[in-house]
Amino acid sequence: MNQPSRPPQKATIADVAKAAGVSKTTISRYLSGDYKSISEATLQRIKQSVKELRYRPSRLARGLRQDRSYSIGMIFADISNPFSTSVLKGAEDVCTKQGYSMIVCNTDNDPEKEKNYISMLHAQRVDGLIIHPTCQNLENLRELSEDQIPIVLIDRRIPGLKVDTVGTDNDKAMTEATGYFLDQGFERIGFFSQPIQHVSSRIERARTFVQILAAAGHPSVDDIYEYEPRIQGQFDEQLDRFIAETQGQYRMIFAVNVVTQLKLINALQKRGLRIPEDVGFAGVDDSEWAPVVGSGLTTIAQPTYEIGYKAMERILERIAGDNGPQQHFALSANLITRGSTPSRNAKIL
Amino acid sequence: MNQPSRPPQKATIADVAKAAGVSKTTISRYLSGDYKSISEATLQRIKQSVKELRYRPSRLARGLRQDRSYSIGMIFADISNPFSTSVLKGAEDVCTKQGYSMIVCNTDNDPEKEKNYISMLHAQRVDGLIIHPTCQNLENLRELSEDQIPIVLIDRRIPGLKVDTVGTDNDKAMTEATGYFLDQGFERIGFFSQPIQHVSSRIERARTFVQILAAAGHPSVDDIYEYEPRIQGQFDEQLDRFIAETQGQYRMIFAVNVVTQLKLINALQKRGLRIPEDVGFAGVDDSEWAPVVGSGLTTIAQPTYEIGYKAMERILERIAGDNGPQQHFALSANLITRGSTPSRNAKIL
DNA sequence: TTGTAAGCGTTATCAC
DNA sequence: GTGATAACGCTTACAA
Repeated sequence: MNQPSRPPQKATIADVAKAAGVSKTTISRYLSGDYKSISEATLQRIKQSVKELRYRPSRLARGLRQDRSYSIGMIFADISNPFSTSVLKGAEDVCTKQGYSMIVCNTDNDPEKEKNYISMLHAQRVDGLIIHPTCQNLENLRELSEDQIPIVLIDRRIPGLKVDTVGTDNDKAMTEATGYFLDQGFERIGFFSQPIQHVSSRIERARTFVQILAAAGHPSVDDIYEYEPRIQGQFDEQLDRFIAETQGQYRMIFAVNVVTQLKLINALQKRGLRIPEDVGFAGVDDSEWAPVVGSGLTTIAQPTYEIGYKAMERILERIAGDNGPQQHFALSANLITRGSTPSRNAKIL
Repeated sequence: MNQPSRPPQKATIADVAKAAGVSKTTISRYLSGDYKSISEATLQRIKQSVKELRYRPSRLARGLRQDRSYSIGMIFADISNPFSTSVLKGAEDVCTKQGYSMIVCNTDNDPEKEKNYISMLHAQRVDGLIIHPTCQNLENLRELSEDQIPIVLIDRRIPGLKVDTVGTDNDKAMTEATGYFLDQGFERIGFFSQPIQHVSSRIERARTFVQILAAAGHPSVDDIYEYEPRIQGQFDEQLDRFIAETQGQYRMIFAVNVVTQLKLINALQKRGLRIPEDVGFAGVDDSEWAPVVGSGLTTIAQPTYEIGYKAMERILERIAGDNGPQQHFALSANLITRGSTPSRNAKIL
């Protein structure tokens, strides 16, 4: 058999029409799946020609004509964070099934980069936008949403911005977790976090943590440690303070997210403090390595995949014309208890 | 001040032209940065109008006209793998600077999904493609490259496919690492990997490992353990075999990648085997948690960010018209020694 | 069941 | 310096 000679140029709808002996309209009907208005014979010829010419309709042209790009922009504050990857995966599974593609951006928590990406995705005419926001571009986001581009925020909400949001049910998760820590008999619990203000998920976690402790009359209501990663030494200073203050007490440290977890574990190790012998440990975000650090880390497993899945579903609903009021979807997390938060009684026995 | 009234529809180049009192051509010149053929006065009016109308040129229209989309497709075999994320970041940093955007896909190592994505990105008229391939779609990739779409493969090469590739210099990395293991005095080294055949990076790692051992007359030339994750129990069986066979010897386990690392560490822990007291450990891919597992894991840190960076640079060179012969770029890895591979002498002393 | 023709928002060519 | 006009590859009334 001889090789079918390769078409010199990318085939267009006109080429296929010509090859099949029909008009472009008919090909277009075929492409849109409108088979019932095409005769069987024609259909066969079209299929044949499409295959022979290796025809792939241009999404660009279609997008231009229909004023939609069949793509969704995704902007992450930190793509290295496994949280982001998992969300991405969930989003993709929905996206692909519906014939959309994802344009992925990473802002490194830089509002300036975020602004540029928003602008670029706007130019790209994305049909929707899923954002893990830096929370410092209210105006740009507001403009977009006024331009009728559906937006879903994940993890973090922005007050005053009328868009759908999807995240973890932090109140519920922290209520459960904090209760568990109390049950385990911890006398002091240090809550470590990057700057809390403006980041709704951190606010929720810290607030519920304090509420539960306050209700129990627990002394750690003031053990909130905020560090700004860019301020040299601040983190170490705070950790040292907590360690010194709680000397001799049955204590643990809680990390607001996975980045803080790693910072803490490294710092504890450097100080020669063992988990859980010298200090208990827990934090938000489960990971593949949480089970293998020491005797395992107790974590709050956020429903990351589900967050991505739901966010994309919501975007597509909006694109499909849903004009209902904006909603917040709070998905349930899972408390996974491991060796890093042993019961005080067990220790005593 | 009263709000500037929001344009009822997205502004087009025609709207801007009208507002500025010039032709579309002039606006287009402005957009392409051809300032020197525009008078200063006109330029000012254009800038003004663009701002007022919040005009964003449609990349779709531009793409259609120029037959390029200014986007690069990225297909990952496993986006959850930190390797992918880091590559993504490197690629993005280049991409963004040049005004391109990335369409990100994840195949979960499924050749069928890969095929669909290739087809979709083709339809999207991506200007180039960076692929971490499943290595089972030779034909589709060949078609693409024949269609003159630049492709760069990362990590894995596919024999017979004439495209650029970027990856780790596995020979050099494994030469160094294996030599180090020998220096540390390990009597047996188990090399654990998913199926090696067809995956060039695994082939290179295993081959060099064996070569170095053979040259040293070391008994572990046969300690290559291949497991197929989908075969229930195979992995555990192989691990048990190695453990039993090497009882009493100074031994270690080497993981071909980060997935295998986690599998092994979990399995060792479950068996109550300590690292490094009962068995030494090392593996390809450094991670944020490698320093905190036990007394730290010895790893080979692949230049992941650089791989992404280089791959994207290469794609853009190709797009810019480079027609040179296809090349392979082997970037240097870094051996990071930690507590999991102690010297035998140190132990004896 | 099929076709004609207009138009989506740009850029490229050519002319002034 | 500036502009008219014709594409680019598709979809969509509207006809037939």
